[in-house]
Amino acid sequence: MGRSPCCEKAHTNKGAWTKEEDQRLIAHINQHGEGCWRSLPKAAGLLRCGKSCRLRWINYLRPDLKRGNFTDEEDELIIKLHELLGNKWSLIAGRLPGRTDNEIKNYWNTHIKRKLLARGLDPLRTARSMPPPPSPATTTSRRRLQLLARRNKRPQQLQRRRRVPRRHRPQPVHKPAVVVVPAVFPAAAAARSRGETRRSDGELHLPPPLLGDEGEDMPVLEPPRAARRRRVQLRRLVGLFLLLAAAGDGELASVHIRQCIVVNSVKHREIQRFSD
DNA sequence: AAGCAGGACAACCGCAACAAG
DNA sequence: GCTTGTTGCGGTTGTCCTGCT
Repeated sequence: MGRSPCCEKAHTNKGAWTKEEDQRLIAHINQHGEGCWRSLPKAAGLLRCGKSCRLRWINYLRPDLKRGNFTDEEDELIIKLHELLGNKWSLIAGRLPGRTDNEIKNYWNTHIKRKLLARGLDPLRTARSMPPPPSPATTTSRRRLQLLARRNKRPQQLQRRRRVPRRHRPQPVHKPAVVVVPAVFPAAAAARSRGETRRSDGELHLPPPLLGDEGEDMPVLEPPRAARRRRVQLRRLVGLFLLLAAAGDGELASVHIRQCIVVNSVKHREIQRFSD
């Protein structure tokens, strides 16, 4: 069995978001918190699919996003993490507060690749090898070839290629909407969902212990989805820590383990075991 | 000034992973 | 353990912008 389409494509807008759509999305999330993306467009009065809303929020509208150019430190960290993790953009983004995976991915493809090539490094393997610079014939990027090919096409062929869904399934039976506990401070909630908080002075603060797991104190009732996100986050954090540790990167691993531990203090023993 | 090439980045897509029932 | 719905990820594409000829 496959999955149902995420939205009724015939009744959804595509392309760039308008200011009004942004405002509607922001207002809705400020009021109801993140989550339940599938039902969000209808609830917020948006003619967008849930995925589109999620992407717009995560990559552009989230209040805690860091805007502006990447610093040299961020550059180096991205290169280092990419060497360890490959194209695991979400994991890399997890180490760069305020940056999104999409942003980092774009940045990698547009800036860092070139930077590494200029240094005589292979962007695919970063600093591990230094092959000779590519010949003029091979410097033509695939992207450039694509663009050239596209420019040779007729206008109607320039329309975005519609990928036909592999499976068509009947619409799912409507289920009652999941009750989402509104986030009182959406920005902080979003940051906490990624396991981090940030003070106005910009200093990164480690988040409170994971709520809702294994009998921890529960000052606030956490919605199931948030709890789930935290569990996913924890798995990723542990996974990244293991990679860093395996790569022998003590500095990054030590920073990382602190975050692992505070994201979910219950797992302290488990993580400690890895570090031993 | 006009047209073109390429850079930059927002947005889309399919799919895998995951959780809930 | 299986089915089904949701979420998030990574690759790809579209479009705007800028600089060059």
